[in-house]
Amino acid sequence: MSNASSPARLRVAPSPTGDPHVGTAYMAMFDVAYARRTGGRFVLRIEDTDRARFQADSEAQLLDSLRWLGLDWDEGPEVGGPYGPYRQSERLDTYRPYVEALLDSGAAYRCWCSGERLAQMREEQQSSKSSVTGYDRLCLGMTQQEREKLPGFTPTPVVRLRIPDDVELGWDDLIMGRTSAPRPDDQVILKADGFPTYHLAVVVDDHEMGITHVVRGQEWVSSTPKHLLLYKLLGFEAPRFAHMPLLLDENRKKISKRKSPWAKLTWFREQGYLPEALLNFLALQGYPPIVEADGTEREMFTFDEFVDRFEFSRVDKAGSVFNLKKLDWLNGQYIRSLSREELAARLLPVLVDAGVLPPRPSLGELGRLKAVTALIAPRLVKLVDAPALVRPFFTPDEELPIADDARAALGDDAAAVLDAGIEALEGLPDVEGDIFGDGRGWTPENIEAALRSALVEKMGLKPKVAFGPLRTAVSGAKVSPPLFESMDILGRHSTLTRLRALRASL
RNA sequence: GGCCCCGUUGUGUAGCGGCCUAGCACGCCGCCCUCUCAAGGCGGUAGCGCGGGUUCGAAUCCCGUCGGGGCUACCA
Repeated sequence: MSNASSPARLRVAPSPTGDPHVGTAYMAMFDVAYARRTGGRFVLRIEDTDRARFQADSEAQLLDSLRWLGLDWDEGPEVGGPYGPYRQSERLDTYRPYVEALLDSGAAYRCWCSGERLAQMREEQQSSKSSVTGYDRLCLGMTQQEREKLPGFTPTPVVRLRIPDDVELGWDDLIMGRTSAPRPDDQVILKADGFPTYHLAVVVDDHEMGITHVVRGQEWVSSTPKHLLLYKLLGFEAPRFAHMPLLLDENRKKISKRKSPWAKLTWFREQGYLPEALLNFLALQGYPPIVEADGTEREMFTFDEFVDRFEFSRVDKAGSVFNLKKLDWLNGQYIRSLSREELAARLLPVLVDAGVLPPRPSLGELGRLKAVTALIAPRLVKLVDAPALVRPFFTPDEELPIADDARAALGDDAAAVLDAGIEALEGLPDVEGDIFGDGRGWTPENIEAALRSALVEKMGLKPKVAFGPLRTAVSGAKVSPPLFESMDILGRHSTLTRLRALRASL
């Protein structure tokens, strides 16, 4: 049991530069899993050192999304903790002494090269197919007076880390095993605006916050030697690293918010995916399903079950493509596993949003919603599928629109069918639930029996032909929840009114 | 270009030298059920990138090759 170690501290450290990324939730899941397995803590830290791309509402969206998923943090914004503040912009003073120390020891140096000069240098290195890339150390060992005589000078310097010749390039990764990365160039650690770069801030903060395990995407593999070097130079103990496989789009490229809508965490909620379905789906990316005692595999499981058997060593090193069809399937499974009441409760905000129900529905409306929910549950893939199916049940009879395609599909015998249907249903008393026990009340069974007798048996129609016009009259559409149950929910009066209305319009 | 990582059906995965005539799930196709659409049930389709080794025996180990990806910022 490699997991029976001391309490671990893990963090997820997103930057608030737009819509929260689904990868953040993916990382957070594994953070939480390991933290729980070891009885440790999960920390959320906001890495807002990039003031150029900073977006004010981004952080709120992120916090909201993580909470929606149930990935609550033990320490971080809004909840606090002993190592705060948890936003890097509020920790600027923390980094300065370390930069000074690095400068004093000669491990770092000031660089006055302008952005133009660096861009030009990069371009030349690239076009010449040179094997050497990165900063050319022009400023190394120079004073400002010496440097300003040379071209490409800017008066506001950055601080660069001097990479020693014997820099360590390898480490033992919890997921990738023994791994090595390219030799870094002299990385900027303090920007001209006084903000630290990610590389410096992440190392200082992870150390100060006591982070023991760093879980991040594989795109960070090549940066790891820089971080390892900083840990060494600063005299910190380095954490363990776990580089997660990348989430890929259909072209096998790292997903980007620009190209794939599902790269945005908020998209899933908007689309009507259940948080438990998303979590389950994400847990299947790069990670095997649960194996039962009898050896069969199970792909549906709770987050707790995921946590219970979690091990870094089982994470796949290869990136995985998003299979949205599978997410749809999972979502449907979760929707159907909910009780009628629970599903109705989840549907409510979506229906209010769509204008199907008022913000404060009456008891009667809620009762009807529960009844309708039972009918539509097997027909939902996502919560947003509900409004179209539910709307006819909350539309006044006289306002029910008949869809063009539904009207067009009515056959020549529609009038006769409707007449016979109306007559048959008029014979059923409006007795809820057959309370007199005479078997003739307004129940789905009795409605079906009456209709079948009149239309299928007496008129000799095929069921599909017989019930089509009635379905259109009642729902306004070609496709609807089961007809007899729908009529039952609508009630005798409403049903007959709708039947007569369509008949009259023919 | 350089460095690093990866490679089992369309997708997600199981498999750690014989139990593999490669399993499971989604998808897709067909059938059943059926008042429409779903849901559900049953069945089918499709894969170890390639080439060399090692071994009695390789999807599993080694080498090469090809293919894919990541990084190569005063972004994270």
